[in-house]
Amino acid sequence: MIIESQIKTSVAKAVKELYGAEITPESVQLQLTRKDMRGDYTVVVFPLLKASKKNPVETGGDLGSFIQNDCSDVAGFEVIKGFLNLQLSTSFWLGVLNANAHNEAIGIKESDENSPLVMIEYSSPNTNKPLHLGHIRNNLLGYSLSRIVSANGNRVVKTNIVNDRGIHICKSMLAWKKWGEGQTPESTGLKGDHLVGNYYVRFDQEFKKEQAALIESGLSKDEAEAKSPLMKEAREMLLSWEAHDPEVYALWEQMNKWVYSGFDVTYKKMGVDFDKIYYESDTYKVGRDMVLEGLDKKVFYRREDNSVWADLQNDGLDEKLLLRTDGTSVYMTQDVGTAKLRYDDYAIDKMVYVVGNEQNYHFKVLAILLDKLGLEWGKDLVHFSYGMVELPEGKMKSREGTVVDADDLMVDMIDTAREMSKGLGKLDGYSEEEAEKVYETIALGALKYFILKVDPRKNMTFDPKESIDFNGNTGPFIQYTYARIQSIYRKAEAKGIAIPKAANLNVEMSDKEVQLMSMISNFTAVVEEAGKVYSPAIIANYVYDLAKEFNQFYHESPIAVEEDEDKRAMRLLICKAVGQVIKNGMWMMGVDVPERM
RNA sequence: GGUCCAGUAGCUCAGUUGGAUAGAGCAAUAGCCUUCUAAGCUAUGGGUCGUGGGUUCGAAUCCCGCCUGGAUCACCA
Repeated sequence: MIIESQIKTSVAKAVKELYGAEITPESVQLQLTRKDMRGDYTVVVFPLLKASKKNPVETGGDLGSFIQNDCSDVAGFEVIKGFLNLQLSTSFWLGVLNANAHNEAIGIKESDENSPLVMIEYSSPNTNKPLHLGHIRNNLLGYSLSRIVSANGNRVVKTNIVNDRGIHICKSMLAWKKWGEGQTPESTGLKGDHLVGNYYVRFDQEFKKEQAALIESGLSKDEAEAKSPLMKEAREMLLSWEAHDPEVYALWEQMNKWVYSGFDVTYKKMGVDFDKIYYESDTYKVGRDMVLEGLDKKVFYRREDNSVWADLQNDGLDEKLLLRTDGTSVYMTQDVGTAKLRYDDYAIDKMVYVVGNEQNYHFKVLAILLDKLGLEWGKDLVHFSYGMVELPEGKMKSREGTVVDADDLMVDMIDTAREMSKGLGKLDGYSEEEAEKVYETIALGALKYFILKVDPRKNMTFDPKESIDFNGNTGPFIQYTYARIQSIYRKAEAKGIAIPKAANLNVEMSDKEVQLMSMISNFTAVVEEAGKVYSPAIIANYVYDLAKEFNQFYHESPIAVEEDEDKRAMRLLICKAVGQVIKNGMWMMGVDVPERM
């Protein structure tokens, strides 16, 4: 904001002229004035007392008078304790209003071919089971981040690494082969990912039975696991897969295909997408080659048993296995390979991994490995580490059936939205299809906002027994505010009133109106902050505050029905600006806004 | 045990680089629809900011100790 640097400069000038001390404008502590106080900007005077050698109130008074003379936009001031509250002139705020009201791209910076390229990896599912609430948080965060990063003027590539190979998928395959009786999504009517997930659960059940029997016969738990015929069969299947056994490979392709068609439906419903998808089955061998190359370059070393390791003790970490004794890849190997492919495919300036905080150590190691292997952005990779979603009873466990399924949850939300909406009866006149679209918008708005408003780094709890709210600090509240604004336009239009180009600079503004403009003018800074610290929650909380503020304004002021033409014009423009900021802010969370609800 | 993260109202969460009387929502209670959408607005109650020190004009925020919870340290992914 230009006005902020003007004030800071003016403060520095005042300190010099009044007290003869040198301070830099950047060191001036300037903040938005608290809502319950009069004023728009606040200068904290405590740090300036050393220069003034006066008490806080006197110093504030000196500075206030000086700034009021020095800055034409400052219309008045008030000193309370050690705080100098400056009031800007109404015409200043009206200028801000006129400059922003018709800006549809408010808060969004365009990118061009020279803008930094940021690649964002998110979702990254395993192909042995359907998506659950934990994945929802990942997907929503990843998608929202991509929008926020792009709104900050970067080029963005959304990417997904699908973990489509490994022992987990072999378990599902084996169980299907043994007990599936040829079931398909078509024959059962199940979504493919759910069908495959059922066999993953089935495997675990059978395995547990087997284990229990072995323990009964006197083996320890570890021995039982090692001796388990089922587990052995699964491991053999993995080896067959790596050897490209045609039968195993065909089954693998078949089951993955089912899973992908299931995922596609879930992703679509969730409203997320990708620009480039990588598959672990393509990348793990590249990773192996990279490691062997690193071995040649003495970056890594081989042990007597033939396994390959990285020694990271000089980096304050441990030694890390990269290739097993039998030469096969581990998880880390695969990530190195994926990074290499991405590096070849794109001129990446920054790589962001949206992955849960349980993998903090993994990414610390990955950054060092990539750096050692010479990938430029390696050591600067960003692990966007988010917290777990927990149930009131604790962690979700796929195999124990305590997960909240993504598809089920979205269906439940839509049902609730439909029920509530019908009860309120506000969509009369909409076709069945139009109304259904609104229910979905609201339901997903509720879900997405619920997830995104929480600081991503923190764990969050979700109680499936208590459905997600539609009142208060929620997505629908914000959507409702937007719909309300659209309704005002309809009302105005019906009265033959158009939204004006600009407001008259002489019109008076209420405190609430000024407050709204202050918030609007702060939007860009909020987007920048959210981009800097990678936090959709900052956008969410801001948009909520704005919507709340708007609703108060709405209640105390007539808008389309205001008689005074100048006031009406000014208020309609405020609506315009607020509506646009809500829309753009929600866009950054991947949330749509309805025209009516 | 080492490393990392978290602890704010009954519950779910905010709280900018240290700033004013720590804020919302939910839940509870009492009001507001002949006026632009009541998914809204207003009011009331609710706090030892885990705890003990320290730094200073000033600490929920920074530093140290402790308590509690979680994650991680695999030839799992």
